[in-house]
Amino acid sequence: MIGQRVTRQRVAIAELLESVDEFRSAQQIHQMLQQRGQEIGLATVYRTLNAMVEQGQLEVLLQPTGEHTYLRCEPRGEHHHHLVCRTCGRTVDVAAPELEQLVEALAAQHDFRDVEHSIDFLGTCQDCARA
Amino acid sequence: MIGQRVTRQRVAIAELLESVDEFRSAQQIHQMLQQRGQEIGLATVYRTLNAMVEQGQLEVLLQPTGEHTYLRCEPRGEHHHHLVCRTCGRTVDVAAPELEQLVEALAAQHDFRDVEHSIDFLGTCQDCARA
DNA sequence: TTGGGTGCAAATGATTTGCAACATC
DNA sequence: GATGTTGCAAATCATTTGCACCCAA
Repeated sequence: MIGQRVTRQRVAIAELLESVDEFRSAQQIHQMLQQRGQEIGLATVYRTLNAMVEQGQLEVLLQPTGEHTYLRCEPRGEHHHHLVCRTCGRTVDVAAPELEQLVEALAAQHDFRDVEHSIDFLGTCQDCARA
Repeated sequence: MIGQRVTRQRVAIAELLESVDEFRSAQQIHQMLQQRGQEIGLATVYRTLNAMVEQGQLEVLLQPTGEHTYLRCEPRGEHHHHLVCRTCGRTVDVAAPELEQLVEALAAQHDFRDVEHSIDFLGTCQDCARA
């Protein structure tokens, strides 16, 4: 659960996120909620999104502009990366054990510890390439 | 060259960046310049930094806060990644051909084209781990 | 001379926060 | 009824931009 209390706004945000498969910004999410007739303050959207990230329910992707975008974590919750389409925003999960091993090895080579990485790729998906 | 004209402020910024080995924000760079007695407007720092990035003289790293940080490109200019120390900011260049191949393969597997990636790792360097 | 460059202050945009009103448990 | 939540507006923060003035070429 998000916090302690189940409110109309948290339910609305959680439900909306269930149906979204692309990384979206807080502003976009707020806007989508309004279009669905859900009146929710922007501040509440930010607060809820942050809480969900802290509880591992959402992943964050930083856009080149510095804007934060969010996507629900896959239920399986395994460590993985994303292929994001620069045109339509479609996101594909990618699990690559070799990649993890490589990162480990590189870090060790340079005596770095507790290395984190959040690797995401930006490309053009098949559908958008055709268009 | 940065633009067309060589000004006191551009020289100061370029010289400062020569001596820096960690990713630094525009604000930090501005502050460092002031401490060196260089009076330069913040706006000019931003404008110059952006111009240098566009001309491939600097690399950009987005901090988790969404803040942009800059570091001069290695002269060799080859594609590579960074290991950044979360404590001291020290940055180590890492070239990993295997990593590039892996990325290519993953993208192809999912029919994504023109895939870009900017992979940076955050860890604790040997010196900071000891302290 | 002259157009690019600079500084400053105002404008932007995203995100956070203070606080009183409010709803859930 | 107590405490966590919300909404709104104000406050932050990083970054950009308008514009009059300035300087390198």
